[in-house]
Amino acid sequence: MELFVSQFVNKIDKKGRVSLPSIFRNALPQNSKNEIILYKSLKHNSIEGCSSDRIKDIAERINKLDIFSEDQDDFATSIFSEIIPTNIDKEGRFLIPDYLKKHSNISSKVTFVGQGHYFQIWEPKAAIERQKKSRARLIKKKKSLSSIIFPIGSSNEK
Amino acid sequence: MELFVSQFVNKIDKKGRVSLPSIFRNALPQNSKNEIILYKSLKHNSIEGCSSDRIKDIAERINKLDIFSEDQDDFATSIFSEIIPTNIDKEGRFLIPDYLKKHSNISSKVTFVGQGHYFQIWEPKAAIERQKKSRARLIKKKKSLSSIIFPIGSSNEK
DNA sequence: GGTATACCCATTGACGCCCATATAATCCCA
DNA sequence: TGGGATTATATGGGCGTCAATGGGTATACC
Repeated sequence: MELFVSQFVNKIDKKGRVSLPSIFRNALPQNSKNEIILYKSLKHNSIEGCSSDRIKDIAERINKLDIFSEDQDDFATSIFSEIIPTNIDKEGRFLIPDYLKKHSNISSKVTFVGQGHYFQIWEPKAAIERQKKSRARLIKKKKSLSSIIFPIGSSNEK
Repeated sequence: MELFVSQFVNKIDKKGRVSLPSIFRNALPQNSKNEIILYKSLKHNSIEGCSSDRIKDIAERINKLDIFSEDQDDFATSIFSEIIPTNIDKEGRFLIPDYLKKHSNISSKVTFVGQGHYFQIWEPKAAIERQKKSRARLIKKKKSLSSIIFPIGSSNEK
C-alpha cells in the first residue's frame, strides 16, 4: 500500500477549495480516488484524513461488537458521527468543512503532513510549532534511552 | 454497504417536514429508498432511524435467541412494538411523529447523527452535549481499546 | 367539513463540472 | 548534456445541477 509521506503547503481559494497534494492523491487506493475522509485529530488542533477504505475497515470491526453493547454505542457515536466524507474534484481539490477549519484555526493556507497510513492538515504556523516540539521530544527521548542502553561505562559526552 | 456517517442540522418546516440528509438517502438500500424506520432510542432522549432492511436483520438476530428467554421477549417487545415506518417524499423529506418529538424535545431543528448502520435524530443542543461526552469517553478508552480505534488518530508519539 | 399527508412547482445557495492559465517538473533530441 | 518542448500541478473562475426549504393544491380518511 502507498503511504502518505512528506509535507506540502497549499492555498485555500475563494471558494474554499484546496488541492490535495499530488502524491497524496496517488497514495489513495484505486477504487476510491475521488473521496477522502476527514475528522478531528484526537490529540491536536489539527485535522486528519485518510481513504474511505480505511474507514470501512474500522467500521467492520465496530460492527462486530455486540449490537446492544455500550462499546458499540460509544464507538458508533464517536467515530461514525465525527467523520466527514469529502469529494475530490477532477483537479484534485476538496472542501474543508467550516467547523473543522475552526477546530484547527485554518484560514487561507494549510500544511499537509504525511503520517503513513493517514495524513494531517494543519494551520501552517501550528504545523511548524508542532514539528519543533516533536523534534525536541525525540532528542530528549534519545538521551534517556541511551542511559538505559548504555548504563555503565558509557561515554560521558552529552 | 453504505454507512450513515457525519452530522447534519436540518430545519423542520411549518408542515412538520424535515429533509433526510442527501448522503443518508444515498446510504439507504436501493429497494427501499422511500421509507425509513423510526423508533425511540433505548439509551437516550433521541430518535433512531434505519432502513427497513436493518429491522429485518435485527429480527433475525432476535429469533436466534432462545425463544423462551426473557431477553427474546424483552427485545421483541421493546423493539417491534414501537417502530414507525415513515415515508420519504419526492424531495427527500419525512414527518416525525409527535410522540417521538416529545420524547426527544424536538421543536424547530434536528441534528442527524450518523451511527454506521443506523442514525440518530437529536434536538441540536442535546446532540452537542452527547457528542462532547462521547468524544471524552473515546479519548479515555483509546488505550484499552486501541485494537479497534488504532487506525484513527494513531500517531503514537507523545 | 376538518385534518393530515402526498404531489407538484418555485427559490436560493452551495457544490460539482468544465475550461483556462501560470509555474514547476519532466522529457526528448540534437 | 544542454535547452527547448511537453506534461503535470496548483490555482482561478464561469456556469449548470442539486440539495434544502417554502408553499399551493389535490387526495384520503375520519
